[in-house]
Amino acid sequence: MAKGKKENRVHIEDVAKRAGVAISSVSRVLTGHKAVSESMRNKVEKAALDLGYQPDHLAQSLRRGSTKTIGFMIRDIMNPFFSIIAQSCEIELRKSHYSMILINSAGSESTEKSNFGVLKSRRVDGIISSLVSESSFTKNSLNSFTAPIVLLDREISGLTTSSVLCDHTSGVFDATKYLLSQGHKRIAFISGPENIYVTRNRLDGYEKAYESLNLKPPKDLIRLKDFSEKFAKEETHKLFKMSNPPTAILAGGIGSSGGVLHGLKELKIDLNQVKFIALDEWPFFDLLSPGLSSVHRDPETMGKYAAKLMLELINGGKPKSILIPTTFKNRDRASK
Amino acid sequence: MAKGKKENRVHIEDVAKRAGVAISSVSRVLTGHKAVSESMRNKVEKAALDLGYQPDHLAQSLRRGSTKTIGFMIRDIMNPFFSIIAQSCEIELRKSHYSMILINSAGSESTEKSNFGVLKSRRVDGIISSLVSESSFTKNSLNSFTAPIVLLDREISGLTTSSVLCDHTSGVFDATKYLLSQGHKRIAFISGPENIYVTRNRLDGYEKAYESLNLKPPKDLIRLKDFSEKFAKEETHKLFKMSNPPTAILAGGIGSSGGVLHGLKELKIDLNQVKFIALDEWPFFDLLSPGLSSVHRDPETMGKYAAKLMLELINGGKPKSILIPTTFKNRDRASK
DNA sequence: ACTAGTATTGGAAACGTTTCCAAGGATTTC
DNA sequence: GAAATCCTTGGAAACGTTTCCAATACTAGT
Repeated sequence: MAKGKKENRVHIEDVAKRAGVAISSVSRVLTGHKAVSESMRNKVEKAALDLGYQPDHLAQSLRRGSTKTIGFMIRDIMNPFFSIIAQSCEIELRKSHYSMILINSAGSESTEKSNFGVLKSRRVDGIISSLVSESSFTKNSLNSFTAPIVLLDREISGLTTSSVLCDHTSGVFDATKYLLSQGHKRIAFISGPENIYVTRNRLDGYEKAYESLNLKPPKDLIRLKDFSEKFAKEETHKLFKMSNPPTAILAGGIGSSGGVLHGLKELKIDLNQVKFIALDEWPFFDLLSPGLSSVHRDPETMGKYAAKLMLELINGGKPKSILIPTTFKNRDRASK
Repeated sequence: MAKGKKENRVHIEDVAKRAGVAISSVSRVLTGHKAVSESMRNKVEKAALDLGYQPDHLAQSLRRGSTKTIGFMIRDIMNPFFSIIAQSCEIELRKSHYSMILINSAGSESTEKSNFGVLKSRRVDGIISSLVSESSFTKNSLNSFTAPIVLLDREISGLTTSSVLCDHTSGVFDATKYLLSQGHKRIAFISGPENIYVTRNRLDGYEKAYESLNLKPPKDLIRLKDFSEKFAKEETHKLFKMSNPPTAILAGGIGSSGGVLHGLKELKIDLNQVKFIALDEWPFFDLLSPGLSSVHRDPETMGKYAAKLMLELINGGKPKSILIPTTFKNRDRASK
């Protein structure tokens, strides 16, 4: 109507008429119902093909009670970590004829809550989300939701959802241990909020590495708040105003890493002077000089598994968590 | 059912019963129909609030013939250029209560075509897309589509869609001119397929810069095929096998830029020896040394406008194109 | 006070499918 | 050869809304 084109949608009734059969028979053929004769199948399939019939997904959803749609709610799709997950997840879901509604929570718990409302009203068959927090507020939003939920690097106690978790501990442990072996004792640790799985898990690796050498982790160098570049940059500045500044830094997330790198640049501190290891991989890290080491979690695999866990839940499977390894990519030696 | 939770969806009928009125009256109140009395409005609103009623979007869509959903189809959401567009677009659309279905075309025309089918069957109210190509094949897919379409940096002749276009010409012109002014004559140009607006438009700026100085652009240094990192890397290798290799390179798109940078690294060519300017901005370009200059197009603004153009079309507006400026970010001097 | 007109309301059709149910025809079994 | 069974088919209800239409209640005009 807005456009001049004529609305030439073909309905199941048109197919039925052309094939000279009842509507219900067309539906049976097209949905692959068993009880249809060969001749009926042929007639209907031909008619449907001739007319280029495509069932109306809306009506199907309403009738079937399933939309074949998954809500994908994350903090920030601009973050390549999330966009890679989104991509592989979408590809995997599409194989099973599911579509994905993308919705940003922008790191706000209230936006997240209202998004839950939107997705509920749209009757998505499930939600895949990296929640803003694991607070009770969020827990309530989740509880009011009847469809299955798969969490990305989050874990809500007392709630039976599936989760795709990364084994940050081992990767961060290796990275920290490496730094300690290089003689660094004062290693700063900058990451997001303490009340989410990913941060706790990373911190765990960091502390365990110290403890494995009977050392105490330097509490004054641990800075946890959010994943913003701003926070990480400010903390970097603060760290180097200390009388006893760090000689190495670990920072989690792309935002944090950027903050540290920009902070160091502003302070005119070279990456040869202060050792920096990012707790997430970024496509061009290898191009920096010296090449940046990082702890790599595998977002592509995460997305794929998120989709798989979701489909399992939808098909009546039990919630479960899977753990994906992280690897410490040491680019010190790789500089051949 | 899969989950133990009871399905406690509240329907319009429940609200009607609680308020002691007819279903149609509830609907009128909730959709803001004018012909309702004050007392009716109060009764219904109270009942709806008490029960926490949220209309079923599916049934609404079916009846209204509008899903309030926009299909967002792009080649590669992992590309930050697209993910930034997606983000700002989604935020803008949500303000008007539209949701966005994300769907990857993976740079394949046939996938794109099948995606059109998916979106059509899902009855999206419109599609925002950066098409794989502007070929007649694609044109046919588009023509079979009745809902409005907004193109991102694409322009299909003879088809009246809205477009958000970037003025690459001026940015690339400035960049090329700058290189020429620095004494570079042999400037290579690597970009995606020739049959899309963005490439033609960039090439235009490149050639115009040469011509403005009465020089002929070096045709042997122009390499157009796709935006993959692979292609750009291979071409970089080939370029430096030439007897008369380039002294500077322009490459369009994130993939291409990565390909060139990695290619140069493999060739052990320093960014001080060969001048490289990227035709897209990437978050950490400023951290490389020397800092990378780039032509910046503004994806955030693009996404916002894409959403606006879409809403205009949906509301019966005429298709139109808007042109967004690009800027040459020279990081040579900025290295204070 | 009676009629014409208007504001408000309830009932039912419609959106486009799937699926239940019953009926009819074909096949089998005794 | 008739009864019982199975397979196939068509008709209609259902999914949860919006909106058309007709009916009622109310207002105002003479």
